[in-house]
Order: sequence, then structure tokens, then C-alpha cells
Amino acid sequence: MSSHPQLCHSDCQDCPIRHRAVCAHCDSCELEELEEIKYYRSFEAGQTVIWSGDQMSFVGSVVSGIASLTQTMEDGRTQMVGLLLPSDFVGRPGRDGAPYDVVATTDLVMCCFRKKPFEELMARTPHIAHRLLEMTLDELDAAREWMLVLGRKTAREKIASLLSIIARRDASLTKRGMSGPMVFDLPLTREAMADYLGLTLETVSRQISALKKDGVIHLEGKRHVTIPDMGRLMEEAGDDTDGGFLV
Amino acid sequence: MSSHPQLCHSDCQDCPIRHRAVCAHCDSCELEELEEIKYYRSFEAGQTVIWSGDQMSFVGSVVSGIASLTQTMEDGRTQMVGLLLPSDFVGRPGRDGAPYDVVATTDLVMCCFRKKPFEELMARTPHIAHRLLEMTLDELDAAREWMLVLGRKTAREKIASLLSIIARRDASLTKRGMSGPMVFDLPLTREAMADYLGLTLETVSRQISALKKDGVIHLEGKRHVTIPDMGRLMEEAGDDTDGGFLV
DNA sequence: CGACACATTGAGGTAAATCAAGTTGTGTGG
DNA sequence: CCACACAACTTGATTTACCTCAATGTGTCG
Repeated sequence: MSSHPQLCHSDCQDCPIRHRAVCAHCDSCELEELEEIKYYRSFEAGQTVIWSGDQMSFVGSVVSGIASLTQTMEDGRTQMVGLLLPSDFVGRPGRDGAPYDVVATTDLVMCCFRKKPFEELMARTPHIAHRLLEMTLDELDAAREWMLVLGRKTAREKIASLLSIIARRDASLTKRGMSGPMVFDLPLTREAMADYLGLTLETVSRQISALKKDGVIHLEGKRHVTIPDMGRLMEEAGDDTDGGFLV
Repeated sequence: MSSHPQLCHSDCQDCPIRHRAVCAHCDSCELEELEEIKYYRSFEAGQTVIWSGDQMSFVGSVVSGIASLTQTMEDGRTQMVGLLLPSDFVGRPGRDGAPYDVVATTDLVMCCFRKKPFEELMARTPHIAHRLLEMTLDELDAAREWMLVLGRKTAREKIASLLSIIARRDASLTKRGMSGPMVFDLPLTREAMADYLGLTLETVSRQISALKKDGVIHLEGKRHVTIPDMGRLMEEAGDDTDGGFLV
């Protein structure tokens, strides 16, 4: 609280998301061009980064922290439609309005580019355009996988699916493998999980308690999760235990 | 049934999806290159175009008819994750395996390209790559809008949402406007609608009957729909009646 | 005509929502 | 240091929207 996260990743070469973000395929020359137009922004947990319907003046990558994309109906029902983790891209080159709210779920640092210069750079830098297409296709896959979760899975399966996704993304970020027990902190409140899963927060709470009682997960406090057996969790999620890929 | 749909749209210039498909931004020179590697394929209603997990040897555009993307769990629960209408693109340049089944929902004609040559052409034709990114972003928006439908809407709202989407896409294809009553044929069985909406077919049937009883829609036979008041339908869908854009 | 795929309608059961207390934990101010 | 407020969470009782199971209806095609 005392000080903002430091805004001093001045050098792209050392950037923690260098090899996964939109700049992944850039050579050092292209990186220099990006370096010139980039700037960092921090957001505190709970802050709205972009309002649905607003003009988007910038695009950028999540460097650290988590952001969520949410849609809200007039009567207040809300659905989270995306979870943005470090290296994920925010914004839509070529589009003006933002189609959903972007909210900082935890404290957040983003590497931003003003939209116009970025679009121009993209137009003459196939490496960037290509990487962006790749990332967009990945997001589309993730969204469609989520449609199966929302449309057809039970509450228990939904929770197990969410835990397994978070566990896997966490493992791939921290580079601990997927063998042995997995340990991580839930970055979401029960309510945020409910918004992601199309449930109520009470149902989320009940199902987490049930998974805990059945030994599928362990909890210390409300957020610290241990998964003794990842295969078991994936069974609970209704996913193919076999063709399990590690992202 | 007697004869397959004709496979003779030999000239891209006259193609009905020329201005909306992946080739939309191409100049006549680029079009000629595409023309050389393209070929048409027809599928009968019910046929599977691509099996989930299979190698994809081609990509292509829907020329006429409707295809659907579906995901299936081991126990048979299925969720439709995309509805492909004329001009929509099938396939993922740069990826090998297909992530979901592609099924011809009606008789279907596709304009195909072998994957390799298309990828090579794309690499040196920014117009194509750019258009594909545009289209992928649109699909991502559609998928996310659908997540709200699946996660938070009631059965009645889901049906209304589906009808309103089909009505709008139909209007934009046939170029009839959105003023006055809208008339179209449902291209989906009750079961397919259920798979799209995360419902059972019985619930779909009941809600359609209810919307009919309440005068929101008219039905002739089981498939021919008239929507006397589009605004009313969109209210039923829980959508903003105001900021209504016409696709 | 009968067979078949598609659709409707009804009766009853159930998973999850809703409504309603509590509990836990953390930071604030007296 | 304790009392208090507050947000996050848990747990219980009740309701309800949707599912499941089952019977019946409608249209098309050989």
C-alpha cells in the first residue's frame, strides 16, 4: 500500500513476459521500436482498467497480477468472460469501443502502448501481427472450452475445472511441474469465482467445502489450496484425465 | 438429394461471400492466387466435416449452409461452441489438431484450401492475415457474448437470444432490414438449439411454445418463424434494446 | 399405410438459487 | 488491548427453474 509496484522494467530483454507476450516473436530490432512507445501503468486491486463501451486509447500486456473481463446485464447479473494472466493481451487493434469491462482483480501492472502507434507498428511488423493472431486463437479456444463448462457442467465440476485451470496456469508460470501435489493461492474471491462459473457465491462455497471434505483439495485459510492428486481433480472436472496437456 | 449442390463458383469475383470472407480485403491479383489453390467441397446435413483431435489438412470458408462446432464430454454431454454461417472461416492456420468437431447442420458448401499452401500464401499476403485476425476477434466477441447467455440467462432469455441472433444474421445476409416483422426459417432442430443453449430439448420446446403463446413470436409449422416486434424479442433476451447495433 | 425423425406436453424429481443467520478474519479507533 | 465495523466466507432451510422420464402428436418418405 505504501508504494506502487515499481514501474522500472525498462529493458524488454529482461521482461518476465518477454517470450509469451505479443512481442514474443520480435527480434531485438523490433523490440527497440516497441520499447520506444511503451509505458507502464499500475492498477490497484478492484480498479477498473477499461469501462465497457468506452473508447480504448491504448492496448497492452499484463505484466503481473490478474485482470478480468466481465459483462453485466442491466439488472446486475454479471458474467466473467475472460481471465487475463501475465503475458495476456488487452485490447483490439482496429476496434474502437471496448466490448466489456476490464477490472484489476489483484494489483496489476500493464505494459501499454498507445493504440495508434501500436497499430502502425503492427502494420509493418508481421511478427507482431502473427503473434497476436496466435494469441487470439488461443483465447478463442479458451473461451470455447469455457462454454462447455458453463453450459454443461455441474457446480462441482465447474469448481474443479476452475481449480484445475488455475493450478495449471500457475504451474506453467512458476515452472514447477505437474507431478506431485500442487500448491497455490486462489487469486479470486468466492464471488469472482461465482461470476466466472455462472453460479452463486453460496454454491461456490458449498462445493469448495464438499471437495475439501472429500479430500480432493486441502485448504489452509480460505485461499491457500493444496491439490494432492491432480488426476483426481481432473476427473472431478469431467475432463479427459489422459490426453492431459501441460499448456 | 438427387444432385449435389453445384460446385461451380469458379470465379471469386462473383462469389456470394466475396466481401465478408477471409478474402475480403484481397485485390484481384491476390484473388487470382487464391483461385489457384481453392477447391469446393459439399457436405450433406449431418455429416461431420472434421473430427475433434484429427489432423486438419485444409482450411476454408463456409459458402452456403450452416456448420456447427461442438464439444463432447466422455459421458455424452455436448455443447455447441460455435455456429458457422456463410463467410465464416474454418480452421486455424499454424495449428495441427482440430480442437472440436465440425458438423454440417444443413447441407453445406465450403471453399477449401489445403492448409500448407494457404499458410504460405498468408505469410506473404498481409491482407489475408489481417482479415483473419479481424474475423477471429469477431468470433472471440461472439463466444464471449455467448458465455453471458450460457452462464447467466434463464431458459426463456436463452431462446430469445438465439432467435434474435439468427434473425439478425439472417437479415444481414439477405439484406432485408431490421424494421418491420422479421421472417426466417430456423436452421436448427430443437436438439441442436438445446446443445447451443445448454438446455434440454424439452425445455427448448416448452419455452418456444411459451414465447409463441405470449405473442413474442409466430410459428408456421415447426421451423418457420415470424417476429412481429424485434424490440420486444430483444427485451425478452435481456439485451439492451437501445444500443442495438445491426451487426 | 407404417416407419421414422422431430416435436410437444405432462408429472415428478433435483440441483442450484434464494433467503437468512452465523462465523472468521482483519483493520480501525477508542 | 479490546470493542467494533466490515468484508469475505460458511452453513442451513426453503423455493424454484430446469431436468428426467414418459406418453402423445405431427409431418415426411419409402
